[in-house]
Amino acid sequence: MKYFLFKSEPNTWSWQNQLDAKNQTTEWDGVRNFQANNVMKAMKIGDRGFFYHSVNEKRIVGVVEVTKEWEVDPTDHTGRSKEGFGMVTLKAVGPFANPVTLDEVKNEPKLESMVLVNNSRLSVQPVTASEFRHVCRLGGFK
DNA sequence: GCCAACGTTGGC
DNA sequence: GCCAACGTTGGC
Repeated sequence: MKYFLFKSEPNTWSWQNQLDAKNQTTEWDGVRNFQANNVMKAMKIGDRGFFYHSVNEKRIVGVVEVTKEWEVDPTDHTGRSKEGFGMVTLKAVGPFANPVTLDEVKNEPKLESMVLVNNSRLSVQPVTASEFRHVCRLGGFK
């Protein structure tokens, strides 16, 4: 199983929106970045990821699971990508008891190589298994 | 709210 | 195919 991190601006699409969605499931569309698109292509059903609130909050608030693998995003009309940018489908798994802030991640030596620290602009990121376990422990997620 | 950094685009 | 310019994002 592989692990990821999904960034979202809470005033555009928040963790609460995810919980309120039908079956707590949504299509992660709107990605218009080649790197992020490639990260999503690597996802398999059952893979898990963090849900990260960017901008004001800058903290990891919960865990989601991939329930449908990469497919062409019907909302993409940019024509920039030959096959089209894509999306995956995500379902909420559960919230962090203690959301983990960006500062906590930066201050934790074990997490210093996280993409969140080194390539913070990427909106969909890979996370290693050890990073995933460690952040879950910090967040009080079982 | 400004500015630096990055990804992307378009001109040559 | 390089590189300058642009738009967007994130840090402070």
